[in-house]
Amino acid sequence: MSLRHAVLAALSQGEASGYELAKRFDVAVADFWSATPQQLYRDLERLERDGLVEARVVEQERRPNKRVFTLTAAGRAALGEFVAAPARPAAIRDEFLIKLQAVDAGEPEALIAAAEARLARSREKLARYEQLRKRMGTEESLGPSLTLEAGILYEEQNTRWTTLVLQRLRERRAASG
Amino acid sequence: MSLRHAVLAALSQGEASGYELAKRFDVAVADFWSATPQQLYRDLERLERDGLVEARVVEQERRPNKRVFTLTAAGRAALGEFVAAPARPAAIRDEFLIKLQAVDAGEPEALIAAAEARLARSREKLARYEQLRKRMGTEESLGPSLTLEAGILYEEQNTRWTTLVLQRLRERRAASG
DNA sequence: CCCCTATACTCAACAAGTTGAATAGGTGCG
DNA sequence: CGCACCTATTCAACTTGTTGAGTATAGGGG
Repeated sequence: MSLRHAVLAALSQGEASGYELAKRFDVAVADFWSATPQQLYRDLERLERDGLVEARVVEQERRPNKRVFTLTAAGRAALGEFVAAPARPAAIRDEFLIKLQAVDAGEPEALIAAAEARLARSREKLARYEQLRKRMGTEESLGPSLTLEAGILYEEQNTRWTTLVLQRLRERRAASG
Repeated sequence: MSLRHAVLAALSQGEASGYELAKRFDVAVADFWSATPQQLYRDLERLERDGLVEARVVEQERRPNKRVFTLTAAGRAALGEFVAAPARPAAIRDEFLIKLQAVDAGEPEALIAAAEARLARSREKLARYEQLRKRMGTEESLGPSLTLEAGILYEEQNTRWTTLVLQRLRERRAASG
């Protein structure tokens, strides 16, 4: 929907190449907006065409050259407009919840495994986030520290909930097995 | 991505027409999967074509007739397969977080309003969820009660976080105003 | 009586997101 | 010395999701 704006916001934190953005969107930002590299490259092209970002080729010695993108004045203005406009409500797409909704129609075995995987993933994410928080320090910019906090709180809540789910699923298995 | 499966899961809780599903997807399920009516009608057609759901026309007296959909045996089987397959990680699309990420590039005024709106919306959702929980009773099926719980915990965490954000934004405004 | 809202759906066009493959040099490991 | 993985990007085809309009009947309010 507005990956374009997510890209602008990311670039407002400093210049980056498509590849670097792809990694950021895979790790730090992944929690509130996700994107594949292809999508990023495509949108960067469009943003460049529309004059919202500028590219500059950086020659590198031991690896392929890269194109580093920066916000233009127009880009900064567009970002400002976007920030001022009303936000559309958050959308969550969580397959696990669909599976869980249908648990009565099947056996809980597979879901127990899925819940365990989810728990493990949440904990990994939390660990990464905590490291990021340490690296950021206390004097960091407001936006990134608050969005990071959102990620941390979300995953903490998620681990608690998933633990509850596991418990219920195991009870169910014990009762019906 | 797999709205089809979300529809199958919804129908596993009982038959429904496209219109009824559209309302469910707007309210109860909205928290972990969203869909517009158009998408539902389109996917229901596809599911019917593939033999996973069956339609039956219900004649109504004081309103248009409706087509009520039920899972077929094949549909139940497909749902079972889906539940057993590994779930892809949850994806969140939250515009507010993008805006917040870019707060340093603009003035916090608009974001304060957005945060207040978000808080209000969260509280409305919570109120609706709590009512749903009461209506469900304790003997309800496992899946729906756990997904509802997920929605409640998510919104509770969200209100706490948004309150923190508001506080920080107001400090920022006071400092720079 | 007209307008608004609700039920119940359909059609068409478009925007956004996903998947898979291809290219091409460099680094590290055994 | 070959194989796998990392950087860095592009192309093409596809599936999903969004937006807006249009159809038809019924009930309620001023």
